[in-house]
Amino acid sequence: MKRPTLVSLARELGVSRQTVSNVLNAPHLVKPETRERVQAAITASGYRPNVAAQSLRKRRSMTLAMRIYPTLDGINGAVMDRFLHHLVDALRGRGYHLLLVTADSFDDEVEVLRDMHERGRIDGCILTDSHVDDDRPTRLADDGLAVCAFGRPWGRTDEASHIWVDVDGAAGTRKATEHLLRAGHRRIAFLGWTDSSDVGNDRRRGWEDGLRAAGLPGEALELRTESVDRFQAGFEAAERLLSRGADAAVCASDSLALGALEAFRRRGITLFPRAPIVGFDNTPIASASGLSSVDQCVEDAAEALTARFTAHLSRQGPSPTSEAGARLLEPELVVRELGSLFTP
Amino acid sequence: MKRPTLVSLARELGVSRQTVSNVLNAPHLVKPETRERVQAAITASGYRPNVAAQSLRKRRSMTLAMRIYPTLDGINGAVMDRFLHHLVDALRGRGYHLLLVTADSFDDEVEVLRDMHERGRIDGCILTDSHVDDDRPTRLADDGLAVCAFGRPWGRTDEASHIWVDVDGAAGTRKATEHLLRAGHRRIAFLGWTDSSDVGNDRRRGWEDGLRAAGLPGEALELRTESVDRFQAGFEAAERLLSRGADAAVCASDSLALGALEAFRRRGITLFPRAPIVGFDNTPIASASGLSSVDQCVEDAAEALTARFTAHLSRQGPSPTSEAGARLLEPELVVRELGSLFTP
DNA sequence: TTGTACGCGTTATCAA
DNA sequence: TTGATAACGCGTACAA
Repeated sequence: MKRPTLVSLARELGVSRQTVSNVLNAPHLVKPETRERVQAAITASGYRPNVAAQSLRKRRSMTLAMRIYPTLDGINGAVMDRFLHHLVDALRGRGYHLLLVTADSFDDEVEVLRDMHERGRIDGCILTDSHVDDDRPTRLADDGLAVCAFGRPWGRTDEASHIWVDVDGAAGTRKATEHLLRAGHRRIAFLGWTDSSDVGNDRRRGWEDGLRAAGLPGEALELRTESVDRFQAGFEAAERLLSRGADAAVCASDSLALGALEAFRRRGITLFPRAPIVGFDNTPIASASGLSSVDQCVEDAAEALTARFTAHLSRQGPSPTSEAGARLLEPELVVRELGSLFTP
Repeated sequence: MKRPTLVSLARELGVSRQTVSNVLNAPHLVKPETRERVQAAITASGYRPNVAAQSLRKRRSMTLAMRIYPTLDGINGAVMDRFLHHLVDALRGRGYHLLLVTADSFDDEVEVLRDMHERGRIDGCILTDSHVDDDRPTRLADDGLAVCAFGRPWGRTDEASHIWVDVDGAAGTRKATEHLLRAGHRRIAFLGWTDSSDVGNDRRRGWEDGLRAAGLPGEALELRTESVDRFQAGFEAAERLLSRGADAAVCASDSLALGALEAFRRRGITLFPRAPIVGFDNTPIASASGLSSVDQCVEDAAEALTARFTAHLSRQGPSPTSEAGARLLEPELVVRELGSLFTP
């Protein structure tokens, strides 16, 4: 019992292979009678079309590639993990598969993707880690590779040339700020990153907007720090802010937030039932600690990106960038109560 | 300037396409003179063989698949992240590619992998999360799919039918135990998991062996707890153990270890410069906190598994399981000093 | 509605 | 050493 092919099946059934092919790809062309007979034989034999042959003929591999980065801090890793999982899920539902790629620079990434594309192994790619003057999309598009990105094209005022989906970080920190304002806080600090990254600036802006909208004086915007993205740094930053009168904190990450939590606790500030601190990314560590955090809803992002990209891929030829429309997803604030470790 | 193919190149050069093919796949068959001429044209034109055509003809896709699990705790995720990255790296060096797959059960996983194999999309797969009575390897092998696993075949006394690589958890906890013994501790507790998993038992065994080898009385083996794998649980478990006289702890995970750290600190135990606590997996959180931990060396595991598996794949037909030999890698103990947060 | 014929790009087998 | 010929499995215009 070898695996059947289109021809072997057709032979056994006494029909042409074209008929079998039609039953699969254009059932309406086949007489119901023969169609059912062929269909039965197909399912009974467990026949599956060979993808290499399909790919060779249709000139598409139904495969996309995405680069994974070495886990630096374990935080970003957790978010990417979730994104990856749901991305693969969403793609599978539409007949696409995801190939993993590693690279040690953006140039290398372009090179690897281009190579795979020119060999016909992939139809498109998903970029992450968008940055100012990111030339990957144009370079790859020049090669004819379909491109999409998880992350907006920073620093571009014109409409982007590729499909992208991103999470509105500013909206997230603004929600966090408003949450703390509602809880009665007025001295809400912001713990940000040293490197003035676009993502970092975006998150800070949401905090600023929230304070301004609440009619707080301009000096409230001074209550902020910049540091590296580490627990220890968050602790130290929070100590400084506390001595400057802060009574709550919005943070650019969960690492910083956990450090701040420790500083608040040592200061003897009431943390029960809810700490006046909000993190970002809703890491497993946050949920384990009972820390409130902004959730990026990467599931929705993966789904949205997949929907747009596969739609674009299927109507291959014409209107390549017609619906290169963007989409900014609103993150959610997850409010938690601290575990018994922090009860007074 | 369209992308060249084997025929178009051959036409331009005035040779047969077979000659061009030979230059790439069997250079020794071609006269040096023509070989160089063809080679030059190949590189100049940027020609790349089409993988669909290659796959169709050679009946191999040079692609492997691996399932990713939804990140439950963020801990396991961090380890898998590292493994995945190095796996892709190692595979690429040998001409293989990795396809990602999701599934919601082991049966589903088998089904998905089988389907991709019968369509000719993959040549093999990498399994993780091995468990007792794991029938995935045999079921997949029955289908003709090449199988390897990161994780030993638990509960099988006979030689496994597939290639695998694993990390010797017991050796890791034993190293941790010996480290604490050298530091002068004699009441070394073990914080384990409730579910009597093979991995968990393995790690506990290393601690037991360490204590026995040190000649400690049998009652020393009583100083252990079982709980769920969470910070809070580790804290509570450690509190109980402390009241039973423990002065150090080996833990089955970093989550538990961090909880234990907090309990030790509240008890006023000296944690400077090094806490008498060792975690497992060497998570980013551990390195951020200055917690000593057992590192699984997943880089080595990925490399070793890839080496064995690709070797097996390349000599396809004969001796399918001839070198299904196993390999148990020894983890390393990473000793750290706590950050200034814990200085007295 | 069904069958015939060709092409997709490559590798393998021979014969020259 | 080289080149013609035949697969590999499938999709699709075209003819019947």
